[in-house]
Amino acid sequence: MTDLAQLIDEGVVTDPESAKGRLLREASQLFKEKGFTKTTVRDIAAAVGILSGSIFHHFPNKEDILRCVMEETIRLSLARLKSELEGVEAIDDQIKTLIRCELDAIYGRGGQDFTILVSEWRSLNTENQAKVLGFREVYENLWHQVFNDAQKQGLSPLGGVLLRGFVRGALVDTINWYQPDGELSLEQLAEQVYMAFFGR
Amino acid sequence: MTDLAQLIDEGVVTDPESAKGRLLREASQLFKEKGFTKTTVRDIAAAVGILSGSIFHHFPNKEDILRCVMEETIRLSLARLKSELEGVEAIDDQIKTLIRCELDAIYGRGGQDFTILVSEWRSLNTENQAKVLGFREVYENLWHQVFNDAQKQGLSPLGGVLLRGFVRGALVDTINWYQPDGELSLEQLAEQVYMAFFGR
DNA sequence: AAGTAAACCAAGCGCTTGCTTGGTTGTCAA
DNA sequence: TTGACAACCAAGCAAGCGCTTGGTTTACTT
Repeated sequence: MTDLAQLIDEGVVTDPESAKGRLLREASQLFKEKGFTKTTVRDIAAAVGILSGSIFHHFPNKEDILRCVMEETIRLSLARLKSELEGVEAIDDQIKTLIRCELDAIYGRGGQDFTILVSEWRSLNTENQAKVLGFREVYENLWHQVFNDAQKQGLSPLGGVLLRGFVRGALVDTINWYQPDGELSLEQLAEQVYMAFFGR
Repeated sequence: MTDLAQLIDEGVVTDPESAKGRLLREASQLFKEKGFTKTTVRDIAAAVGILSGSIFHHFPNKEDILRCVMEETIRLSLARLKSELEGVEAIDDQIKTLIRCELDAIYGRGGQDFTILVSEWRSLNTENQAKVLGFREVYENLWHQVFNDAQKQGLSPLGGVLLRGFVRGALVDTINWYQPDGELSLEQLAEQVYMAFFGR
């Protein structure tokens, strides 16, 4: 397991006890619940316990909060994924790890909110999209490599990029119908996703 | 093929040449491009060529426009799907038809905009969500039936509901990365989706 | 005790938003 | 010709938005 304190020291994530860190955490939560445009700076400020104007002491504008949330999500997800993937040799185990980690990220098990990356992508202007995309590509390339290996070993007829596209969609969209407190646990959901794409 | 004029007569869709129909078409387009909250009533009015206030002669409020767009999308998609499915007996052909039709709906080949149903779902209040959900369930049940058959015939280890959830996600999310004008045609994309879930 | 800088408040500006209101135009039936 | 009705305009209101400004509090250093 990766230590949170270590990640803070490495600059991967902002200290959640600092003012900026608290703002990012609450903003992330609100963006997930209500969406970016429907979340006001007054909402975010109220969640932290300050007045709306005080936000702009920490961020130049509202959109930059979203950009930071996204970048931290990617950095954290990537760090978690790498550490979980360490020592895993078998291709099917690698795939299952990828799926499990992303579901964890989607359902906020480690302070991330992967969903926002997809659902609020268009809320960023092109400049900020380019910035975030830089971080994201590293994360996506990890998937592509594993899935390309999977194809070579006959686990799937599809290439890595295309297969990753379908799996990402399947995973991200679960927030629109999957009930985390229902009969099916997250671990079982992960297993079913694996079965859907690689099962037989 | 289903005739558009016939669908209008049956009340499936609003006449696109009527004032209300034009409004729905333009609104749908804008919702897809910019999202519901970022689209203003002034945007919609300008696209049709009237003033913003005049919209409220046709609709009680902005949200009701979205509700109508969604309901028409479902009714039209369902009508198209049923007619395309007619006479198709083999289970794999049925699946391929489902996938192809939904991709057509997503990429607006028949005046639909299936994406909006998912991406703007939270823009509706609970009352309107319930209204739309009634229409949607008929459409979804069609998928569930076919996929349950697929499971029985050993085409997939998953049940209909779960499998439909993953396929819907994979299809809908393609708008975030697939380029309709690129190397891969829509038909080829449909084929790849089938291969990803049922291939071997 | 004095100084410094970060964190925050109090107030509000300028703008956009969805929507309202009262009146005008075009169309068509009687 | 008249009446009726749908479709639209012209103008603007009330509320909410992101963000700015100038001043105050708090924590910490020297």
